Amino acid sequence: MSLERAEYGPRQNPRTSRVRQVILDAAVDLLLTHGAGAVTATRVAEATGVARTTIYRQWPNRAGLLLETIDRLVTPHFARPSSGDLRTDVIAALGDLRTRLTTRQVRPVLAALIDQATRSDAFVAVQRRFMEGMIQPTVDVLRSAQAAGQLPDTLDCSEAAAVLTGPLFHQ
Amino acid sequence: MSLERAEYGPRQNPRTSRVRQVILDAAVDLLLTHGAGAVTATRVAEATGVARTTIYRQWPNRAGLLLETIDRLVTPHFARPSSGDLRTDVIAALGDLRTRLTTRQVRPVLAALIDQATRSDAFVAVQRRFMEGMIQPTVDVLRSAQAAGQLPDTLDCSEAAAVLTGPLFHQ
DNA sequence: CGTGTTACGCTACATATCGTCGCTTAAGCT
DNA sequence: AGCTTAAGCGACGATATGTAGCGTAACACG
Repeated sequence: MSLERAEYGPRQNPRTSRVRQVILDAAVDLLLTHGAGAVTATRVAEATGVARTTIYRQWPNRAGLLLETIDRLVTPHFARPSSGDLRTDVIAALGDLRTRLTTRQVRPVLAALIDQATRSDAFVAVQRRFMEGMIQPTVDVLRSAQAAGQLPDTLDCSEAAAVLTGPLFHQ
Repeated sequence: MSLERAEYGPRQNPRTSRVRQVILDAAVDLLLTHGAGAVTATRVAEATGVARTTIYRQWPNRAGLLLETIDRLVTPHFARPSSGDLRTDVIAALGDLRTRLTTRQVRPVLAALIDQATRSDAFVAVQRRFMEGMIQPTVDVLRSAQAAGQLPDTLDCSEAAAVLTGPLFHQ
């Protein structure tokens, strides 16, 4: 079953965009404060004043809304300017990751992704993007060091980044 | 709110023990095959033939049942016999962990723990035991190597084990 | 600016789950 | 054999899901 109903054509009623925005904002809030189980049409409707049927008009079901809600939270990362020193950059990248992980924001998202991705391909894709967003800065640091000849060309930067970031996921 | 109602006194109606066992077996099955969301009084009752009210008589709510269900899955680990060689033992321990992570269907358990532990201390405790059970074999290997003088006494074995096992959790 | 379309709000409905209550009956203790 | 305890059963109120139809206001377009 497809979880998205929205056509991403350029044309969309401005009122619809507004309402969608309001709904997703509230859904994000509910997800972060009360977990994925709280992202429900009824609760979002209560929180926003939007009619419940409007939510079902935009998303086919609860999972669809949750998917797009999480999708909103998977933001592209912003790379730090490189200091030129490999060690410094790696430490900075891992520090950033630690900050992101310890921010309360990640837990509910991670829980929902691990749970849903077992049964929905759409969530698998989002989960992959989420994970990549987490370790990408570290990968980038390694890649540029590799390009500068500071690391052997044989090194698999993704693998290495996984080794470096892995321990942080223990919390 | 307490999630456990059972008194662990030695005395318990044998019928009650039987019924509890049947319920928990079905709950484990539902958790592993359909995720934490499927561990519900209604579904367990359907699967077992036990009356729904009986489940609520034994556990105060859905979360209580889920807690004990997961608790059952957090089994103590069995240490391998040491080969004497540090490198061999570490590789063996990590191999065991990899096997557990890929075969024991830890995904639903992990998802449920991450989700519930945000709001319930009881789940926090189970989560800690779960994680410890995962990395304990590796810690043990390092400890015994430390005792044998193969590793410096200054090494924090827990930290080191986290570093070693961390990457495996990326799947 | 006026007119036609679209999408929202509202009400209602059928279904499902949760958690609780009270009653009846059968298992198990002594 | 009698007494206690716990399971089975049916019902209830509250809440969530997903669907349908209708009136009306926002919007698009000539």
